[in-house]
Amino acid sequence: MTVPLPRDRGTRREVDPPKVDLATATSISRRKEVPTTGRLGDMASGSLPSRPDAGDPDAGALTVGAAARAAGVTVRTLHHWDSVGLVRPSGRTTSGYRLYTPWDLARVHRVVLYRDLDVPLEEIGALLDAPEGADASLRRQRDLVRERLHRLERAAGALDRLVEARERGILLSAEEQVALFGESWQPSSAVGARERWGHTDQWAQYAERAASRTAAEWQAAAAESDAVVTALADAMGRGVRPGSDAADALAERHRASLGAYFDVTHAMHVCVGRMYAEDPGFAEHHDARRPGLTAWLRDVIDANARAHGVDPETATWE
Amino acid sequence: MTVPLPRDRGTRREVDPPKVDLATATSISRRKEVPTTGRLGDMASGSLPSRPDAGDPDAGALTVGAAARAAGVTVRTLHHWDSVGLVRPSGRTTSGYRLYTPWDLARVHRVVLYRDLDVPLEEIGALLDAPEGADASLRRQRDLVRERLHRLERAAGALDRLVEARERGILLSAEEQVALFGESWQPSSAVGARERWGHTDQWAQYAERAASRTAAEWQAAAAESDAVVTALADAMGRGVRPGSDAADALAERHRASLGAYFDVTHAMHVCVGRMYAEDPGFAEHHDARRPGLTAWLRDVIDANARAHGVDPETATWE
DNA sequence: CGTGAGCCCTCACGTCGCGTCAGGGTCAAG
DNA sequence: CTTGACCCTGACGCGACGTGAGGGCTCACG
Repeated sequence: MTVPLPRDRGTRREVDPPKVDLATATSISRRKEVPTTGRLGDMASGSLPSRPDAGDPDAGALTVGAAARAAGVTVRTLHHWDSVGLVRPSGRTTSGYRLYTPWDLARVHRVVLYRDLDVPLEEIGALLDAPEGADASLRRQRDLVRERLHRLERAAGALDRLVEARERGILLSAEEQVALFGESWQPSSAVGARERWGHTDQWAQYAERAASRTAAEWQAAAAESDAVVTALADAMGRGVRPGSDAADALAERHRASLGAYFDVTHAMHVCVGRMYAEDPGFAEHHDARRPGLTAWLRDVIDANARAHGVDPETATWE
Repeated sequence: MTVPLPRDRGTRREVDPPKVDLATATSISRRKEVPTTGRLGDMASGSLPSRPDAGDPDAGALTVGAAARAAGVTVRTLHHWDSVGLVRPSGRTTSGYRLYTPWDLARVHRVVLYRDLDVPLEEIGALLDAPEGADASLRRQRDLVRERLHRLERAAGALDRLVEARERGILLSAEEQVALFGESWQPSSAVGARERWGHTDQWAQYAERAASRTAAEWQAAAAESDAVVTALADAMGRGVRPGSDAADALAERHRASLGAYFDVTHAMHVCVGRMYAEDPGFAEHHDARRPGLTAWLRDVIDANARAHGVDPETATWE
């Protein structure tokens, strides 16, 4: 016989409600789909031992299956929540069946609510059992969800554009792009930029553009990048001064060439200039064309930014 | 020495890209927070064996740590993705260090995108590698994203409301409510309703209201529910006919009392009436007050709905 | 009254996407 | 030549269940 004692199921099989604190994160998890289709006699009233309905506290209680369907979760989930002490049905039949009262079910629903917001079970327990102090946790969760929402919105936008790009039929695989393209080129700057400032938006743009450009377009963009550097080196050699019209024009051309990878504001341009100047790798790349080019370029960019109303001293990426 | 062969690391340690299809779900998962703070010499150019920069195909490649920071994931994650074949760095140093090229990194970014949308890794692989049919899967993914966005939005809304409710400070735990309140009451109707029609929105409303009502309010609501049934039984006893003004008034009062748990339209009200009539549990509950009350109430509700322009024969929950 | 369908129970092991050591190599700087 | 910040490969752990296996309870039907 397997009938567990109706009293004293207190022998814990798994964890107790311990303390928790912080965490951070993202995402939307996949759970088993719960069929919502009705079942037969759910004992919603009168089938198990007790009288059909009355002052009996267990009247109207549901078995796991019924409760699970009612709450849109699986039976296994309720078992799990019972075993970890998150939602313990307040009754059992003589034969050991779990009985969920409306109150239990209300709790189940609250748990589902928070679980869908991806609060860890442990924290949900704390949340439901300790009315005070829950606010902070809730607010944290809300902020998390908000941030998450924004990221998703951008992702959705990116996807839309990707789909569109595909629908227009222009697309080569990354491999094809690579093949046509060699690899000592721009993305490493982008990588450096990301490393230093971590700009998700720009990276998303970059990834999109990388995915939706044809090889020819890539080559054109790369050629332009190269041409710009050549032109810059030339200008520097001709003694063009930062702040002059010629220099500003070149700065704008440089900015536009970066625009092939992501949209670059003047402030961002300034940051890029600084990064070039500070990173030995980039510096070497430019200075190979003409010693001192890196520093000169930085000054050209700064002056151009100023001409566009951006103070290079206070410029930030965002 | 641990140097793995640069060629033929093809000996799979884990899964291959198999076929997959659909799924459903919810939620927002928590992942380890990835510190975004800069590190020292990231070999963004020139540090490992190779020349600083040149026609070398591995120039500008990143080590795991650098790539991880660039993509906002952990090193372990990249290891994992490598081991399951999702993102394999296209190079290794002679000492076995993984080298991520910009192209690898672009792939990592795309993977992150999908992972954030909670696509299982397996599916992501299929998605990114699919030579054709990619359009279809892309579109599917986009739809998926849209759906999840909506869920998230609703989740965020629910959270806002919960936070607000808690901030207003009126709150008792479910247990306190039970203590003040007994358990043979309304939620079981709500349970029945959910069982039969599965109305998530209404349940969310119910959960929220349950979470944001004080004990006094609960008692008032319950008392009103009870009073309504009494009044109904009375009216039936006095021979009030469905469709009469008195009956309609009572129907509206009944509808309003349900409104304490969630908003009930006339169409929904009709459905509730039918459910009462069809479910032995509910029927018994009402008929205990006065035999035949259930059927009479159903008729009263139907008539009232008709009076409000809703055809009870075609009424559906939504 | 037996039988079978459809519930329910408790182990107990499997899965996914990593986190977290442990034990050991590598590399540039001091 | 050490130090410290990296890197490597196992290998085990975890959360939140999924998925049986092996068996008990109840009801409806024959």
